[in-house]
Amino acid sequence: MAEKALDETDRRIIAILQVEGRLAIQELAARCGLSPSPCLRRVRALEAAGIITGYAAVIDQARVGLPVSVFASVKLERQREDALDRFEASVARWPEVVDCYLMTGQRDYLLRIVVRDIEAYERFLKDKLTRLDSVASIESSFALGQVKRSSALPIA
Amino acid sequence: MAEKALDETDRRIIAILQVEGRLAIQELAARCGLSPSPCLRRVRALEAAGIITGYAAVIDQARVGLPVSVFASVKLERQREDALDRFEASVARWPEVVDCYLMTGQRDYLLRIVVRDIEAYERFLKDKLTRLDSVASIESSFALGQVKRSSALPIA
DNA sequence: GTTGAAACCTTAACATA
DNA sequence: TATGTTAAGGTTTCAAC
Repeated sequence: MAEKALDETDRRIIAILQVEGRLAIQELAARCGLSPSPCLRRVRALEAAGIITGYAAVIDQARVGLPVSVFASVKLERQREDALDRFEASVARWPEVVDCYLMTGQRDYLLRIVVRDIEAYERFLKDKLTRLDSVASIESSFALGQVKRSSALPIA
Repeated sequence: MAEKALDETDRRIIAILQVEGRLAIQELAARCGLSPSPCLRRVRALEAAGIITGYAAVIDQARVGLPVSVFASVKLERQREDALDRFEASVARWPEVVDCYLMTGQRDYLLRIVVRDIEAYERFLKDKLTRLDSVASIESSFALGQVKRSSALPIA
């Protein structure tokens, strides 16, 4: 989790690539006032440092038949000491779970689950989430729509 | 929000590009059992159809000095009819708000706000969110860490 | 879906500050 | 430590089939 010193140019590169991840290095270089070589070297360095962890096509959930996001707030039982690791391993394995955050307040996780419809969510609950015996409680909230999903962190 | 008919190859392309968004078309084509031309045409068609909405470098929040995610559950006042639009417009403008979902149960939004530290969050609350007079209540939950943030929807 | 050719991009070596 | 220039090799793109 170390934080590396980033200069203006690095931040510029990140800001641009967060929004235009497939931009050619030449064009990226031009927009940063660099020639392509140092620009490419910086991008590779950012990748190597684990700051840029990858590149992703951004997909419209609804248009691929997955309009429903469900937020599940999950509380784990206090008794089981290895429960957190096992819970996290399961979550990592389940493709429906798109985001998972460990929250303050002891054993709480917030998940975002992406599914085709409510029925698919019920199946996910029944076949997967409630099967973990470390789970003490689950509270589900349904999203009607995505108002904003930014690929850009507020770097600047 | 129309859903277009996607064949196996389209889904394959999406699945790959969600994880390797900068993959060369040649390589993508090879993995889909296509030659580059039709593969590129399909990618362009997915972009034109609004299924692929863009490409993004995936950034490690913590390593760029933004370790804190806050989930804010916001309830709007019932009286103001134009409140939703104005709220959504504000949210779109604020870079700290990275995700925003409209939730079931009348006037509820769930926001994810990304900041440097708790102080920055307090500043966001004080200077921005609580300034909107349509906001009836805000409940904040803090994330200690990201267990999973997948760039891949469960397409398959 | 295929081929092929032109245009364009990436990248490493080496020079420079 | 950082960038700039060059040139070879690879990739993208599009028209014609």
